[in-house]
Amino acid sequence: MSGAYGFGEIERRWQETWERGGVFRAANPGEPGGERPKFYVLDFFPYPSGAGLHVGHPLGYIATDIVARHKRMRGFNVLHPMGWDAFGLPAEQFAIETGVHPAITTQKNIETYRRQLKAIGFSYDWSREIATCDESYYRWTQWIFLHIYNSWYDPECAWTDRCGRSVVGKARHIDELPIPAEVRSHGPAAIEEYQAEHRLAYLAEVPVNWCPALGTVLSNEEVTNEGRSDRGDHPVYRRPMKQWMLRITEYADRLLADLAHLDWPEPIKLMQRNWIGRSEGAYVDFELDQPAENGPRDVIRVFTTRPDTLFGATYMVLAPEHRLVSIITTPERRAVVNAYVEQARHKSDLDRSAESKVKTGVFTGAHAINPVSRQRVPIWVADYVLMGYGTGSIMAVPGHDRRDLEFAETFGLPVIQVVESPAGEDWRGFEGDGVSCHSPGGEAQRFAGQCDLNGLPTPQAKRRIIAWLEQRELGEGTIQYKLRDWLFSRQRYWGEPFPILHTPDGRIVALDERELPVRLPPMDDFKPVASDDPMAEPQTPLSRAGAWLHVSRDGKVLRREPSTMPQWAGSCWYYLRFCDPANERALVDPAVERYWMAGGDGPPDPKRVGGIDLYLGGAEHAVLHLLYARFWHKVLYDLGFVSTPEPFQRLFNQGMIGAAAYRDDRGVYIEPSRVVDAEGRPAAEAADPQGPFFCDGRPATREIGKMGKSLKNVVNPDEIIREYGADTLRLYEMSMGPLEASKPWNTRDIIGVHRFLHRVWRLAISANDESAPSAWSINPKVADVDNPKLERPLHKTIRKVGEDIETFSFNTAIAAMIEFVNEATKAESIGRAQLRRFLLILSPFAPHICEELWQRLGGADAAGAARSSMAWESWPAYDEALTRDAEVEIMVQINSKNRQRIMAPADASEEQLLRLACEAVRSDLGDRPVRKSIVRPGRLVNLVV
RNA sequence: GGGCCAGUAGCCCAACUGGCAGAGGCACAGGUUUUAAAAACCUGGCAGUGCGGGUUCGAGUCCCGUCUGGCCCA
Repeated sequence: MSGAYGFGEIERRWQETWERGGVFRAANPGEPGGERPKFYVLDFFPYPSGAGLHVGHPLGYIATDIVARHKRMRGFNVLHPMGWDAFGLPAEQFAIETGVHPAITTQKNIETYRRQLKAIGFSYDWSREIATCDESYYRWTQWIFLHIYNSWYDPECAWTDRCGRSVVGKARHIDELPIPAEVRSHGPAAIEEYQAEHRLAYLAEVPVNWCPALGTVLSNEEVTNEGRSDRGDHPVYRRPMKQWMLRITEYADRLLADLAHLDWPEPIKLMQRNWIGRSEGAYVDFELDQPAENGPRDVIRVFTTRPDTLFGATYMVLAPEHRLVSIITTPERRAVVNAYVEQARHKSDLDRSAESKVKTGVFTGAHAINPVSRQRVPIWVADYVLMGYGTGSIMAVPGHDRRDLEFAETFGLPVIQVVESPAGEDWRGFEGDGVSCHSPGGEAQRFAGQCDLNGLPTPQAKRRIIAWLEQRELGEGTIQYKLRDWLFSRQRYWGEPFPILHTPDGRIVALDERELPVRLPPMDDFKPVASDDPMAEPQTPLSRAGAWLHVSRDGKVLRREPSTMPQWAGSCWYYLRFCDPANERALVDPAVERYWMAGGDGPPDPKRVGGIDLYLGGAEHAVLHLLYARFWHKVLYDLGFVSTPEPFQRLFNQGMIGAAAYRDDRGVYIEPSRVVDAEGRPAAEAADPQGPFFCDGRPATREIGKMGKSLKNVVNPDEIIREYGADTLRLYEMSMGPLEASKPWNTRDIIGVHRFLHRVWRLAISANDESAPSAWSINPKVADVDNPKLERPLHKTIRKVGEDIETFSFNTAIAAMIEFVNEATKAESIGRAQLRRFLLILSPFAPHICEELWQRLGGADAAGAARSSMAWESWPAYDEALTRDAEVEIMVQINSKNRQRIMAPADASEEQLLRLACEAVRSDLGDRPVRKSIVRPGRLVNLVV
């Protein structure tokens, strides 16, 4: 111990104390402390990359740590865990490039992350640490997959859930699937096939981005606009491949409906709604004009959200992958169509649907009949129609769809109006609701019994046409979702193996849960096999793990599923494992799950559907992770394994920390340390942030961007901690601005909060003799009796900080504490008890310095004694009366112009204030009569003359 | 192109249901201390809220338009 604020030594010592004493261990029900009300606060767990943490990563962790520490002091049993999203593509790519096994690099990266996080002083319960790549964890990921596989979705099942809500639709065990007699009569194989068609996990042929050179499928994000792989620039092909799929679409409606009950940022809810993309519309069948060659008369079924515009459908478009393309194309068009289809295969969905792109397409030579006008319409193939949405075919209404219009104009197809647009607006391309017209149009297209929409507003027109179509069996009303089933397999090594076996005759055998885990076999050669043949069957790394791959059972040799699960799998349920991380008998003990997620066995609160009280992370996972996790959670809920319908009650997105990045005159990013301003000062201290800047004498430009290797603008927290300490880092990140806002990192500004901590230190401690740094004493200003002058400011600060933590306004809480310390520094004395109360409210933000001063000022009050930490002390109370001043300043205005300030009692009545105000401005007022007066107690009096 | 969010001092940011534009920090200037510098401490100045309209006794805050930046969807 010394008299100076030696943050390095203090922080190390307290981090050891917390760890040794298990200070932040959360109590499960039945353990001491488990009788407290629970509070579950969770961070998006990180993917431990090789680069380590930069200062942008801990922003959210600092915020949740403040909330966790605050809630603990408010008497809650806080679950605040941390773990690692450790399976996944980057680790594997890195491993392939370096030749080091992903298990080793992942382990190393985790150690780096853990060390860096511990150095920031988070109050995580490290005894609950998990990594998704651990066998003891992924065993349960596989277990959940088995339960998904062994379930089907009963869309008609009506039931009352644990929140007392009526729900229609439920996942049920596959054994409860009713087998139609017709199927039963065909024997066990037919029954098995029927079940397979209903399982929530199933194998299906779907189009994927297949990169033969890399030997894997790629996600859309990994494919460039030119249709090549982001890594290596190899060609990528759209091809159908047999993949594991999860039937998330069955949950579309429930995933949509329950968003309403979640405390999430509206933009995130909106993004999920858009992703699910529910649209009401209709299927319409267009009959082919002439029978296809040696085939039956075929119909093309299209989906449309605007059946009311059916009369305006002047042509049809099939997606290039549509099965009818090869059947209906006339011989003379075949060569052109085949060439077009081949070319379209290389494009990504994103590329194909981009509106800015010039529309391309070819005529098939075939025609269909518009069912409502009986007009002959040409059938085209174009890649702006996607196979995965709707039916892969559309009726094109160029009059009222901009993309169709653009296409029609490019190829000279007819455009007719069937909806009246508002006055002054061009009807061509008008997509809004209006009134139907020309439906039907001229005499030539009229016939008996025809549907007439003319004069009907769009909603009614939709209803009438759907009824007409349904009556004649030409179509039906339907609800369509943009959401598609989840492609769940990857041709990769570093992921969870499936608990699935294949028999030689192509049957699927799921393992029994007692056979879990299916261990990922250690392999030296885990690279995907490169191939030049785009249509070659993929060779996944696991398909070469000979000893692992083949399993003998009942005298037969079965083959394990050779693909692995995607990275999302492990993160779909990790929050459940944190409740009970070491359980070997269940993924989570039911009583423990009920406590941490539902708050115990009491009556459910219908307003609360989610389990986790606060879930905090970046907005980049707004859709995928949060949607997948909600889906798994709902399956587990239906099957009775969890007790809340939703996993995350409150979600908060922290903003991004950017940093200045510099480019030289060639546009290449350069190290910020090499950049100087016009006067030769380092860029970080530049007088004018607009520049100009120079690097080695040549001009450089500055921009603010997301921290990362590519912009060369990474700031390492280790360096900040070494120079200023963890408490300063925490305080700086929280003082930068609102948590949800994006803001730039400015190392230069850190000194401000660092000085504040020095002032706090000196408020409590005096260094007696500079030559003997270990000699110290309590600052003589610290008195046994409270300073009455500081009492009001202190109560105000306690109130403000408590409220600001609740509303996540950490920046203003810190400003209030700085204000108090500045005032206390100027005061002639401060009571020891006052200082200790202040340390209590500062401690969630800057825990190390507070622990140290707390101890030097006398140590534990009560609860903290047992834990040898102030983290368990109670949050100080404030007196409402003391947070208000007895006298307030009132502004007196004449005609809304400031004239005079007066002091008035805080509880003065409007009449009193008016009288005081009139007296104060009598000379300004003269003899002008007051026409109107506005009195706002505590604020102002405005006299209108 | 559509949707959402944000523009306040040289910079990062405050401003409760409309009510004195300023809480806090950085930078800057002056001072104290110091052999000097730095650090520390004290004091201080600095904008009328991107732009144009409107509502109101009163607009940073509400409404309309517009510009710029960010995110999402196309």
